[in-house]
Amino acid sequence: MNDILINCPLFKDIEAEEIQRIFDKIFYQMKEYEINEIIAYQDEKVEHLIILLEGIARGEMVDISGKTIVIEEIESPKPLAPAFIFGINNNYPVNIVSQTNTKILKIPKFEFVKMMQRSDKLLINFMNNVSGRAQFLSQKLKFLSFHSIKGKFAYYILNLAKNNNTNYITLQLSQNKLAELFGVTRPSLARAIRELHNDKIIRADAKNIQILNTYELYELMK
Amino acid sequence: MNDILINCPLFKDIEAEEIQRIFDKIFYQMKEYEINEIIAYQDEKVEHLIILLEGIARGEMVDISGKTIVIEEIESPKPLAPAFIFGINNNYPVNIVSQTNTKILKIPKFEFVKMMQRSDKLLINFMNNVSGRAQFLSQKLKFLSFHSIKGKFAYYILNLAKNNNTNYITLQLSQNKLAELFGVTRPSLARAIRELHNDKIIRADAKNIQILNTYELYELMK
DNA sequence: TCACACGTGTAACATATGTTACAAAATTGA
DNA sequence: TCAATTTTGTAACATATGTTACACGTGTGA
Repeated sequence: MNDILINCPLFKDIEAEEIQRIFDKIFYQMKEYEINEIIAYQDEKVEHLIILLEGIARGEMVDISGKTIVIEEIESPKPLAPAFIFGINNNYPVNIVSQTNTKILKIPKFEFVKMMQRSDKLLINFMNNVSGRAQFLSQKLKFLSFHSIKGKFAYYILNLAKNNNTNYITLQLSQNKLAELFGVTRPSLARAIRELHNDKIIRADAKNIQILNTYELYELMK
Repeated sequence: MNDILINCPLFKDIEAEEIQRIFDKIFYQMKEYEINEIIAYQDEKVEHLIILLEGIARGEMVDISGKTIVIEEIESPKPLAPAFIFGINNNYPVNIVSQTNTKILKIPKFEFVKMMQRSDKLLINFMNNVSGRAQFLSQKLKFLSFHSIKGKFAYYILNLAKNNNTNYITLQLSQNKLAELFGVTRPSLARAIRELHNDKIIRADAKNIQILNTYELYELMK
């Protein structure tokens, strides 16, 4: 088990013996699931930290008619819904279903608290995980609040320019990733960039962008 | 100071003597600010937990042109940007500026980790805070990320129906308010409702809505 | 070396939403 | 009760974005 946990983000930079110590006298369970079994139910209270040790699971929403919508895939080794263990509304946001044969580790919440108090690395790893999630969502929300693709792109490159203190930017993400971050399609993003280029607001050549008209970019963000 | 902290969400349900114990041999600073002083700088790395003890602060974004946009107000006693202490991108997301005379408590990150390891209540309170933030954002994002007006409206009335356990709903908000909530224009919302009515997915008469086809409403939410 | 995946550029067309405008119905206040 | 105001219904048109498809270059692994 420890060999697997070492690769889990919650136990990052924690050695095997240290993991051993953290788990000492902690009550936990191991469970195995066949394919397509439900590991956790949507809206059920989260009472445990569940770590997916082996296999792949998926989160899916269920509607009244019984139809399901797959939300995301979760690969091992990873904790399931870590941002929903604590907080006001600590219920599973989705059904979690095994997509292959899977093996999980189930630790009661209060035991997990104990574990975090034993290991500052575990504590910090968990914090990083949940905080990272909040930060990711926060950023994504900001992007969604700009109405137009050009507005989102303007915001994005203006931030890069500001951070690097230059008008010459090299995009680090692919158009695909960027489009995903913005919540738009890739061709639409490409078109927006092209139009900004044609309007001489930026000069765009593949991933290299030069900002020509900062004022117009700000206007687009409104 | 303890009298103030008792009302801070991070120290909820922790008694004064317990707070005393948690702070024992912890290094921290108190600082005071006049009105309109910057307490923390946007994009600066978060190295401390800062708790606003007295006064009111505001978060504001600054763009290159020097224009500022107020994002939120923060009242005492509350931690500043708790979701940005840990995580990948732990920089202040905004400038934090005193809006009145303020007094703050500044605890280095590593000391705060120590404190959480001393007190499971503090640990859980902090977790609840950050997780609650993630959950709130997640909820908000779900709402904003419905691509279509029909999707947002479907989500809205399905929630109402679920809460009241009926298929007959009376909208409490005017179309104007609702359109504003969705971030769309009023005629567009009216059109969406009309089309749902024409497609016999709902029966809409002014503010009175009857859900006819739950399945289709769920489809619209994709 | 070659097939293949991947990222990018672009085009034609479909669709959703915004914009503007006006009329009818409902509500409000005197 | 009646005028004024708000709310709702609707239409024509403009625009932004999505959808689908294909071409081109680049790197990569067999």
